[in-house]
Amino acid sequence: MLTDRQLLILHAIVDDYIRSAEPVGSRSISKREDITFSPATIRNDMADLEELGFLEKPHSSAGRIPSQKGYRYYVDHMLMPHDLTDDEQADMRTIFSDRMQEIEQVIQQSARLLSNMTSYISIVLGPEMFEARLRSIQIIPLAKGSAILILVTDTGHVENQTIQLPESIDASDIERVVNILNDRLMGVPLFKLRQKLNTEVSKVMRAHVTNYEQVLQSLQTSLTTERPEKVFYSGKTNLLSQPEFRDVDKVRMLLNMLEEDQMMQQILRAPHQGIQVKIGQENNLEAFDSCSMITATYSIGGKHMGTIGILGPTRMEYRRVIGVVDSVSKDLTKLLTNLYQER
Amino acid sequence: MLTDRQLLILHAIVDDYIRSAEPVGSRSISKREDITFSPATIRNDMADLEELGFLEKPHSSAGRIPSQKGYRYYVDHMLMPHDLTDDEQADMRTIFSDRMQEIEQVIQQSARLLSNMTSYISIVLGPEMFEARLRSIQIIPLAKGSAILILVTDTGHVENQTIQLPESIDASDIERVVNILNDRLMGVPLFKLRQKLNTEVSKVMRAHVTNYEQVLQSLQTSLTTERPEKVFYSGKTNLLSQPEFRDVDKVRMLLNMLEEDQMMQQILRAPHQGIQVKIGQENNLEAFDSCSMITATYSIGGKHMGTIGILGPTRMEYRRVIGVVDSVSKDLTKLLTNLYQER
DNA sequence: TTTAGCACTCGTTCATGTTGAGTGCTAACA
DNA sequence: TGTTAGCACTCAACATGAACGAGTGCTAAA
Repeated sequence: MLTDRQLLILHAIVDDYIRSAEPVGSRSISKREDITFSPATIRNDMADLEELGFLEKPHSSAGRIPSQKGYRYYVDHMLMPHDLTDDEQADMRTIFSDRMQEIEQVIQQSARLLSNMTSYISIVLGPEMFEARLRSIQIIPLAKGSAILILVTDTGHVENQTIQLPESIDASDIERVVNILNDRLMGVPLFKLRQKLNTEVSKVMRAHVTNYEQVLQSLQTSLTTERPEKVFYSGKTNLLSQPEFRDVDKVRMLLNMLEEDQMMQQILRAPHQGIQVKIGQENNLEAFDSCSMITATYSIGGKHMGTIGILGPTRMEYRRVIGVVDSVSKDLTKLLTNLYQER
Repeated sequence: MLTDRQLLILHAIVDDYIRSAEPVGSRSISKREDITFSPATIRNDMADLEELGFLEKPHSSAGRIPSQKGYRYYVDHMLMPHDLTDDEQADMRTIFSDRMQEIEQVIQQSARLLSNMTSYISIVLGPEMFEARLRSIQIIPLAKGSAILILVTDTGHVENQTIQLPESIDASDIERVVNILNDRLMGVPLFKLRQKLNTEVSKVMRAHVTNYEQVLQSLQTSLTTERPEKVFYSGKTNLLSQPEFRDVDKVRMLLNMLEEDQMMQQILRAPHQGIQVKIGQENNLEAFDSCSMITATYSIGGKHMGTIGILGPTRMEYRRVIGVVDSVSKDLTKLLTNLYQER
């Protein structure tokens, strides 16, 4: 196992490197207030730490930098996540107290808050729609032959799309359709909509609505189109301020990866309790090799909704970021639960 | 005025520079098939063109590059915008034929299409809500004390936000409120909603709804919150492939500017007919000094809706881009008119 | 009016030398 | 036996300067 001195040195190196982004030498460590050993002693321990895989050398005459394993150890065993400052808490309250918002806005605001507080990229995976239940369905005629279909879920999510209707249909027909749909589909999980439509609704419609086939057809296409969850980002430009991303090609690779919505969803979807920290290659994505991701989940009344987090360089201020992600996810959960949970 | 030969040379230089991003020398010009003069002759004309302000030299022993005035002349007098290839037209039809979409999706798709076709950044200013008229208003109760307010405009735009309601209110009250609102506010331009609410609606509500003050209050805050138009971008990462943006700081400055929504709206709002080309400093924005912007407007049934365009380096393929922006804006107008105009 | 010739300019590239931060090893010390 | 001082060695970063070559402007000839 590591000696106390080795721990102290490892801690110091990670801290210093996170601050400066420069390889850390034995001399500069020895000058720290909390270190009382000579550079030579430190060098010996550094050599040991390197052998154990906690440190690496960019080249033979440079200082050391933490390896992935080093960061991991730092995060798992040395980290005292630190609370938000008063200013930060005030910021957060301001944003979360402005209540009149679309749910998507709330989520985007949270993302913006995260990126502002951390100066890294924030990532938010939108609420999972899969299990959400239908709360209300509306059809608003627009032009002849077209209308807007609006779905509202019990989680407060509103979705709309234009649909085609037979030109012959009239207002009272539409009203009847809407009534039938609300009557039969209220409370049905979105993923079961299609099935219910075919079984229950279809029969009733035949009895009450002229031209019901075309309407049904339209509804079917609309209701079964995939509702991909969205991934929101904020602060992408923050990346450009990080010294490890002076290289335009690296930036491009990373930003391109972020635009692969499917890939990102897959990575983010994995639900987990509390704070998850993925360092470097733990993400299993070449483009993220020199990045870490810190995520938490948010929920409504205990029901898992989505993921919120930070993407930054592996050389990240874990201490602060973990605190921030934790607070924001908890506050977001509280806010959403307040707004949308049935009591 | 410019001689024919000078025109030819200017044209050749701009073309070459747009292709290569390298200063163009007299020798390489003389090798072109359409040029029959010797390098020396060309040098003389280049010197003249420089004196007249159409060209500039990065330094004394480099070739020439077009100045802003040079690009302007090129765009105004030498450009034959060119039609889309069959492939491009096919792409466009595919995207625009998929009809079941939210209006915002249509617009975002258009943006994506533009950036894909041009490899520059596309910019779309969302539909102007100011004059849109209310088509329908719905209130969907969610939890005790909160509900979702949904507005639909005649342009097919759907907006939703959560509102607070007095806990005592019941379903039939809400139904009455919704009926009153639809009855009195249908067809009212959004910017007049507040006023109408105070005059007409308030009286009627008093007569029919218990607790109407609180409801009215909630509606007022909701209906009068500003509805800022959104600016959509697509292809921001394309920027990073352009040689003039190898410099991370330049990229950062530009991307930061794009996030200034207000500023961008102001720039984009200015309505205009046909295609507008703004070159370099004509944008009056330092961050855009080395960029050009090509914009067109889109409309629904002749009613101005928003702006769509491309942002790229001044060294831009004007010929192609102008054609693309023109086609996309026209097709978008056609599609939206089809979907949303009352006939 | 056009072009060939030539001296000149200036950024780019490459080889070379210098500097200094940092290491590893050895030997002395507590 | 653990700690430290001393010293030779390594290597990226930086500076210097020579060679190169793309391109120019000017002059004089065609």
